[in-house]
Amino acid sequence: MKKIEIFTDGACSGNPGPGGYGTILRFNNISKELYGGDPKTTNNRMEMTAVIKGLQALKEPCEITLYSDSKYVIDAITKGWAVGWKKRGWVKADKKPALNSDLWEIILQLLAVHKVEFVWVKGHAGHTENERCDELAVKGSQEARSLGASFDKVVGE
Amino acid sequence: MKKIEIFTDGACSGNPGPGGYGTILRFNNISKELYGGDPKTTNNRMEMTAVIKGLQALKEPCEITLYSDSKYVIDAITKGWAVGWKKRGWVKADKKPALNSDLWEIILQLLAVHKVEFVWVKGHAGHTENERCDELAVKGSQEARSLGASFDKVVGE
RNA sequence: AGACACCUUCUAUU
DNA sequence: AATAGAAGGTGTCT
Repeated sequence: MKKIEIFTDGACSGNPGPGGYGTILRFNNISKELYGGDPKTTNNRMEMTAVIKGLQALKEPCEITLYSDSKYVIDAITKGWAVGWKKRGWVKADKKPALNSDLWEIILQLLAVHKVEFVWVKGHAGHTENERCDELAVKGSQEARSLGASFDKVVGE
Repeated sequence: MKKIEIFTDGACSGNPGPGGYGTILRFNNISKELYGGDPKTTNNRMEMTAVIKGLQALKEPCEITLYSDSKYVIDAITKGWAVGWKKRGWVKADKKPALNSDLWEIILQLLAVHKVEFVWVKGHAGHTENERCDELAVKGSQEARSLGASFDKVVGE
């Protein structure tokens, strides 16, 4: 399996409000940048979307190290929260609904095909790729606001 | 009888721990705000205290609509739990002791002089007065913690 | 088993 | 200052 690095970040002005995601894929020193946005979303949905878009960009099963600054995303996977929510019908331990189940379903499905190690990185702490993802996410959120519609883009090589 | 609206809320950091209550009385478009705290209490005792302080502020029998977000308080009155506990010597249906009987005694006594309709409001749902009461309760709990002693305050008009 | 409330911690987004 | 999300817990009752 090919070894890939994926870096992700989300942004959302207003929260809820117009939001964007930024994703960098790296394979053999070549990078591909993805970004996009949604005119009405939340910070956490954009963090999740950044992960989804990165994994969906792969055309075959890969071995991935994925970096995110979202404890929500990282803990939900590495601590087994998401699997537990799905098992219990998207209900949390306190019996209240676990949110964003639509996106978690997609992520869990993608994790069944790829081998992914999730790594948490502290936000705004000088991590080069995380800060580039943040720029992309902000750009996505700005375009979503001006467009008033969802969109996706690919840049770089 | 004068028609009064009373809004109440309680807070308690730690639970048990330092707690506060907040109460708003409204009569003819004039409002009075009460708050206070206790360095060692529970959330439910503060919810009850908010009710007691509001009713005790009245100098004559009134017709009151009282709003609380505590099902414990609302159900104990509207479903007759408190009357039942008192009748059975402060014993619950499961034979265990009913708690906070000291405060329930005071409330039942106040209900004998005033005509009160209890209304439950959902907490943290944009209810203006409930959120103001929450602010007052938090202030009371903070002052109780720093003072290390119980106190009561009256503000507004 | 259910309900409401009250918290403690954590991260991100503003 | 606030929102979006999660874990763990107590206070109380039916």
